[in-house]
Amino acid sequence: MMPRAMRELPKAYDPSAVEEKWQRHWQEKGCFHADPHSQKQAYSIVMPPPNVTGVLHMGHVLNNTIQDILARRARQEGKEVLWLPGTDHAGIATQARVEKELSKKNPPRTRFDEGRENFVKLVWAWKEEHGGIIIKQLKKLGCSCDWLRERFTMDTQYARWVARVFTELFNEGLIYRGLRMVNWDPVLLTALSDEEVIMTPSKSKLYTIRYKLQEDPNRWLLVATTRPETIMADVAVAVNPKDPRYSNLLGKKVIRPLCEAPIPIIADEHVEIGFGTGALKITPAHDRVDFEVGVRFGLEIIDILTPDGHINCPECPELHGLDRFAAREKSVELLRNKELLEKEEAYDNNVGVSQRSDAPIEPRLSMQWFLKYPCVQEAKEAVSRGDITFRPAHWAKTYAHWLDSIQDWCISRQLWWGHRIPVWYHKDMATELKEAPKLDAEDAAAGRIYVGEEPPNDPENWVQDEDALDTWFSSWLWPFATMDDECRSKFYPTTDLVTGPDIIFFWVSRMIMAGFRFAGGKPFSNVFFTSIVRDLQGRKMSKSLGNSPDPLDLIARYGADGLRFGLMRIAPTGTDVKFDEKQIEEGKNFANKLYNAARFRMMQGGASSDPAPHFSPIHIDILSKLKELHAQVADALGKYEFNACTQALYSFFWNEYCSLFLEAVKNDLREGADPAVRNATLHTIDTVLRHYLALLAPIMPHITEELWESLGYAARYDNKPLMLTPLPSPDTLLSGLSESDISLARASAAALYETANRARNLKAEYNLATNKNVRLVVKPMLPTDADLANRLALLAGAKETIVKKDYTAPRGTPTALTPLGELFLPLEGLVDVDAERARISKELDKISKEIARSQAKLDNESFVKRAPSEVVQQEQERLREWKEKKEHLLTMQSALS
RNA sequence: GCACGGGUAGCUCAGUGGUAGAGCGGCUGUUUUACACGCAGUUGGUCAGGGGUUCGAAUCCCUUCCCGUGUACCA
Repeated sequence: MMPRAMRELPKAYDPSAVEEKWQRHWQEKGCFHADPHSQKQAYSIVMPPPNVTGVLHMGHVLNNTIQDILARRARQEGKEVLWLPGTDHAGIATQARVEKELSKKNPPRTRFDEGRENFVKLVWAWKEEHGGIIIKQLKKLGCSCDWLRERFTMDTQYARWVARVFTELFNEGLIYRGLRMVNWDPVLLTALSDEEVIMTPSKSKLYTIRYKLQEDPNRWLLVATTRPETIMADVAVAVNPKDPRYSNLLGKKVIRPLCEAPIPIIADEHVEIGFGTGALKITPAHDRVDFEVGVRFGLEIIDILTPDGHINCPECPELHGLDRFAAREKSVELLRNKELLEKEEAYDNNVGVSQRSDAPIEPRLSMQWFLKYPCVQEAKEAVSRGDITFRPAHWAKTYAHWLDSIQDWCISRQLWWGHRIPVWYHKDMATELKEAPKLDAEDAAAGRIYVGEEPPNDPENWVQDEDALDTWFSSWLWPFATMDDECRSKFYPTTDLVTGPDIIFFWVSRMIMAGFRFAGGKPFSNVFFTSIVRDLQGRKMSKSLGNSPDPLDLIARYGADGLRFGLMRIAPTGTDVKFDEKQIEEGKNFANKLYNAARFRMMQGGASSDPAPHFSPIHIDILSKLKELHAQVADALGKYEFNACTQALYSFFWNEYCSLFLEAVKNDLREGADPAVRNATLHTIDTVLRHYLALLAPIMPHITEELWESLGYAARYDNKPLMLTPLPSPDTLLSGLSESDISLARASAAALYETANRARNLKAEYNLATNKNVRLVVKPMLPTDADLANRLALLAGAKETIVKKDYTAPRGTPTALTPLGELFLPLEGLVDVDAERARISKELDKISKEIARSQAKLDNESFVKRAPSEVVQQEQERLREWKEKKEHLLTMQSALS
C-alpha cells in the first residue's frame, strides 16, 4: 500500500533544492506574468525600486515579502496581478561607486580625467555588469514579480517621461532657475534638497569674540559664534531693536577682526535677546538666515569658501587655503593671540549633514533649478479624505505637516550620472545666461533658451545645461512612467504601495503629486508603511555597526520560506521590528513541522475516497477550526496584519492540527482499522492539508507548492501549480451540519483534549509520563462512547480507558475532575499515599485562593447590582465549578486519612 | 520646544473594560514509526511609577519617568 519511496523520504526538510526548483518552474511557466487584456479584476503594486548599486538587506526582505504575500493572495482571489519590479539609477550612489573604481586604478583617475561622455559610458558599463544584483537576490526570496517588465529609471521610455515632465512644468512656470541659498555638499560637490540633509546633534563650541568699536578701540561688542572661520565674510553685526543694551550703538560701526574692516551695527527682529550676547554676526554668504538679513538690508555678499570647503581669502594669508575645520582652529588661535577671544564654551547644537556623504552641509549661494510643487492641494486632500489610505494611519499627520510647510524643491545636481537637465542655452549668449539671476518660461519664449523633450533641431547653436536632475525627480514618476498605455489603462492606479516611512517625503508624497498632475489621478489606493528592522538593542541596522545580517546567508541556512515566515511573525504593525535570528530559526522549524505532517500523510498511501461522512466530533472540530482559520487569515490580511495572520496559521497547524487532531486519529490509520473509519480520517486530513497549504502559500510559497505536488493535490484538483489555484472556499467544509451539531462536536472534542491533558498531568506527577501501560478510568458525566475512550487513551499515552459509572477507586488513587467526568489513574500497587496527599493539598491551596477571590467579587453588592447579568452569571458558574473541584479533592483527601 | 509611536514573563511580542497570553529561553523527563528542527511536563508577571473614572482597568482619563521616530530653532 505504501510505496517504498515514500518510506524513504528524508526526515528533515531541505529547502535549498526545492526553492530554486519552484522559482525556475514558476518563471518558465509565466506564472508571474500580468495580462493587461485580462477580464479579471486588476491588482497592482509597483516595487519601490532599490538602488541599482544595492544589495539585499533586511529592510528589502521585509518590504518585498509583504508585497509578495499581497500579490500571491490577490492571485488566489482570482485577480489579475501586476507586481512591477525595477531599479533606480541612484545618481549619487552609482556615480560614487564608479568613481571609487577609477580611484583604485594605477595611477588613480577621476571622472574629470575621463570626461563627461566617457564617464557616463563607464557607468553604463558598470551597471550592465554589476548592477541589479539585488534583482537576482529578490528572485531567491521567491518574489513573484513580472520580471519581464523590469524597469530602470534611465530606460529610454522612462527618460522621455522625465524630460516631458520637466518641460511641462517649466512651461507652466513651476520650474525656474535661480541664485539661491542651497544645501551644498562640499565632498560630493553638489547641491542637495532639504530632505537630503539630516540634522545631527553635535558637540560644538561657542566662541565669544570681541568686535572693537570703530570710534573707540578700547571698547568692544561681544559676539557669539560657532563659526569663527567665516568672520572674514562678516558684513554687519545685528542686535535686536528692542535690546536696551545696544540701542546706543545702532548705526555705529565695529571693526571686523581677522580681515579688518569697519562693518555696521544693525537692528533686526530675528536676533534673540537672550541668546549668547544678543549680538549676531551677519555672514550672508555662509548662513541661510544671515543671507535673508543681508537681503533685507542690501548688504554685500562676501564668499570666502571654495566649493570643496576651503578658505578663499588671500587678504588673510594665515587662513587662506585651509580646510574649513582646520581654519576654525586656526582662526581661534589667531583671535586668542590678538586677545579678541573673550571665551570658549562647550555647546550642543544640530548640524546639517549630507545624507549621502556624511559631510557637514555648507549653506551656499548657488545657481540651481527649482520646482514649485504641482497639485499640492489635491495631494493633501487625497489623503485627508481617505482616497488614499495610510497604514498605520498616524503617518497621515506627518504627511500633512510636510505639505503644509512645503518649500520649493532644488532639483538640479552637479552630477554626470542621471537625467541631464533638458535645457539648452543659445550659444551666442550662453555665458550671460548661465550667470542670469533668474531664468524661466519667459526666457524660453524669447528664444534665449530651449527646453524640450527632444534636443533642439539645430544643436550646433545650443549648449546644454551641465547639471543632472535629482534622482527623486525620476522616481516620483515610477507608478506610471513604468507602464505603457495599455498597461496603465488596466493597472493604474495601483492598489497597494509598500514602503518605509523614511521616504514618505522623498518619494510617497511626491508620487502622489506627480500622479495627480501627470497620470490623471492618485498613483495608489493604499500605502502600507513597514516597520524599520532593528537589532536586538534597538539600533538601526548598518554596515558600520556590523549588526546587519546578510539575507542570503539566512536563506542558505533557514530557507527563503523560513526567513519569510519568521520575519512575518515578528513584524508588528506600526513599530519597529527587533530582528532576532531565533525567530528565523522558528520559521525553518515550522517548515520542517509542515513537511513532516505532510510526510505522515504520504506514508499512509493512496488517496482518500470522496465524499466521506464527517465521522467523529474531533473530525468536525478540526474542520470547524479550519473554517475559522479561513476567516482569521482573510481578516488579518485585509487589515495588513501580517503578524496576526502568521500567528493564526502557526497556532492552527502546530497546536490544533498536529498536537491535538493528528495525535487523536493515529489509531484510525493503523493496520486492521475499520476501512470506513480510515477513509474518513484520511479524507479529513486531505481536506485540512489542501486548504491549509493554500492559506499558507502566500507566506511560504515554495514548501507549500512542493507539498501540493507531492501530496498529489495538483494532479487531483486543478492540475495547476498551487500558486495559480484559486483559494478553496471554506463554505463547503461543514455542509450538512447544523450549528448545534458543530458546537456539540466542538464541546465534545474540547472535553476530550482537556481530559487527556489532565491525564497526562497526573501521569507526570507520578513519574509515569513515559509509561504506556497504565489504565485510565472515567466515571462519566458526559456521554462517553468507546470512540472517545479510545482516543483518550491514545492521547494520554495509556493502554486503555475504562468507562465505568459505578467505579470505586482503591484508596489513594490519583484522580482529577475533568469535563468528561471523574478521571482516575489506578496505580495497581504503586500507590504512594504521601505523594497523593501532597498533590491534593497543593491543588486545594490553589483552588481555595480562586474561590476566595471569586466569592469576594460576588459578595460585593455593587458588582452584583451593576455588572451585566451575563458577567455575574459567568462568575457564579466559575465559583460553582471551583467549589465542585474542591469538594472532589476533599473527598479524596479524607479517603486517604 | 512641538508632534507621533512604544514601555506586558529572562528575550521577542499578542492582548480596546470582565480569570494576564503565545513563541523562544530556563528547568525535568523522553530517541515511542511524521517531526529531537520533535514530544510531554514545569518554571516564570506590582502589565514603567503615581493619581483618577468604574461594580470592575494592562485596556479609558490625568500626570511623571524612560526608550524610539519625525519636525522646528539653534549665533
